Amino acid sequence: MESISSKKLQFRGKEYPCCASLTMGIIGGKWKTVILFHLINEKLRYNQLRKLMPSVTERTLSLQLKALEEDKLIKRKVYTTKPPLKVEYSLTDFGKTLVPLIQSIADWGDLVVEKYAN
Amino acid sequence: MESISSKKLQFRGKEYPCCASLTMGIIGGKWKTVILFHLINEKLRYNQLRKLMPSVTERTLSLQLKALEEDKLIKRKVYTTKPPLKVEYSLTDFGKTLVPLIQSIADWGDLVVEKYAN
DNA sequence: CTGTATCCCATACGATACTG
DNA sequence: CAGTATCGTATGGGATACAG
Repeated sequence: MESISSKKLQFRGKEYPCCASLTMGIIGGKWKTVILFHLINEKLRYNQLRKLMPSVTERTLSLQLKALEEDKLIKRKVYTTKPPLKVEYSLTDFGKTLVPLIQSIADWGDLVVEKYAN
Repeated sequence: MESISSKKLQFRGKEYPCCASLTMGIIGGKWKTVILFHLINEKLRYNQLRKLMPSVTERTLSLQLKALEEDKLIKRKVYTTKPPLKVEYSLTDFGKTLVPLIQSIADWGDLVVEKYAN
C-alpha cells in the first residue's frame, strides 16, 4: 500500500513530482503545443510553420523544434537533392501518442472562446 | 471562407495566436496542472496541498492558487469560525470542464513513465 | 494555519542581424 | 530556404524571513 503519491518520476534525466508535471515539462511552454497541433495532420516545412505561427520568432521556433526533436516527439527530414534546402518536420510514433491530448487541449481552448470569452 | 487560421483569440484580456496556446496560457507553467490534478476528487486546504507537493515553495503555491482563482478555475472558501484559519480550495464549475483534460495530461505522463522511461 | 514581503536567479522568449 | 549569433528583457519561480 502506497502511503502518498510522493514518488519522484523521471524522464530523460529530469525529475518530476507528479505525472501531470512530467507531461507539462515536455509539452509546456508557449509554443510547443502549437507546433505539435499544426503537425497533427501534415508534415510541415520550417517556413510553413512560420506562416502558421506569424508571431513566433525564427530563433524561438528553431529552439522549440530542436527541443521537440530531442524529446523524440518530432522528426526532422532533410532533402538535400538541390540547393534550395528543404526540411520537413513531422510527428514520430511517440509524438503521435500525444495527438489525442493535443487535440483535447485545442478543443478546450475552442470551448472557452465559444462559451466563456469576454 | 477563412483563408488561414490567423484569427487572434482572446481570453481575460490576453491574446493568443491559437486555441492550443490559449489553453496553455491558462493551465501552463510548472504547477497549475499539478494543483488542478490534486483538486479533481477533493477539496483541499493550503497545507494539504503543500504536503502533496513537497517541492513547491509557499510563495509559488500561493501565487499559482491566486492565478487559478482569478481565472475562475478554482474557488477559495474561508472558514472563520475559530482562530486556526481554515481555507478550502476546490474546482469551480468552469474548472470542472478541465477535468478530462487534466486527467489526460496525467495519464500521458503515466504512460511515458511506464513505457518509455529510461 | 494561511499566507506576504523581499530578494535573487535561471530560463524562456523576443528583436535583429547575419550565414551555409 | 533554413536556420545561427548576439544581445536584451520579462517572467516564473526559489530561499528565507516574517505577519494576520
